[in-house]
Amino acid sequence: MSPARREQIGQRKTQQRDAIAAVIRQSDGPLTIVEIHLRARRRVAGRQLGIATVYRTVNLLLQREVIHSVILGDGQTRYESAGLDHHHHFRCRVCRTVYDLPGCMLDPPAGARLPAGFRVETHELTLYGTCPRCSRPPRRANR
Amino acid sequence: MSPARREQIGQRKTQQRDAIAAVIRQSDGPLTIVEIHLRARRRVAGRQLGIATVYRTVNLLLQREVIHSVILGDGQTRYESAGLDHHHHFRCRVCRTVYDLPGCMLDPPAGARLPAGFRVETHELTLYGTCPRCSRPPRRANR
DNA sequence: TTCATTGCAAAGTTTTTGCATCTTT
DNA sequence: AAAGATGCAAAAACTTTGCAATGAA
Repeated sequence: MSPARREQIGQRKTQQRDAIAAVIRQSDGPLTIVEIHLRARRRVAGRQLGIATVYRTVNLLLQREVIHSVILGDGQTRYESAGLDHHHHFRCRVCRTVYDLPGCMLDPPAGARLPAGFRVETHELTLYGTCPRCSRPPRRANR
Repeated sequence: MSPARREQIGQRKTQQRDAIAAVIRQSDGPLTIVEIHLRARRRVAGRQLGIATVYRTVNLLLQREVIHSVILGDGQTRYESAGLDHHHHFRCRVCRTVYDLPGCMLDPPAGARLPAGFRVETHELTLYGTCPRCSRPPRRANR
């Protein structure tokens, strides 16, 4: 009888995992899988980094709540450190840049004014519009 | 010379399209493609409804802004009528059901308390937690 | 009768998984 | 040496697209 497969994941420290975790930790905005892959790839010396490992590691970090996923409604899941202060995001409709917005703008602190029985654990708020750079119409043609 | 393919979509009224549009219009929460397919299927009499038609029709309705997509990051895009009053969503962590939450809980009515220069046009808020049904622990084993 | 619409199947994407190999411990 | 981790390729899940057949107008 073959012993059941009882792999314990997340037990070992590897270059790939370190690179992926560091990339997310050091980013100044949430990153997509592809972005994480591209950046982490440059950090592993003398070996490769497959996209499958990125997916596996990101899912591991999610489970451990080292990172959170960020949904911006464009169909691309992004990931950011879980250790950041509570904040929300702003995505510019024009240049697509995502900005972190410090603080929380939820009035009833995520719970009140809800139909009875709903227990809120987390929330995600994203604002969409035009960022300072894209709002300001150029006054002159060349400048 | 063969004439260019110049198909004009959305020109004809069919049972399939009517069924799909009605299902979304009458729902009390955003629906996934599969949910739309299941429900619309029951409404077409004497013919079939392929999943491809659901995708095509949903994309047509999206283009015309008859419906909007709702992305909650669980890998399932959902769709809802564009005509609804402003509202937000709650997704139950346990049963995955998505509920509509009427009204808005944003304190600074979506604009104030932002760094200067950011012009907010829309926003999206999603609450995650446990719904009434899943919060209430069963008092007895059989009931 | 014309040509948009449909279903099916094939092709594209994105994410997950099986497995042999490699590497950490 | 043992068992977790990786890369690759295959599989799974989700969408889109080509095409012949169907059906709305």
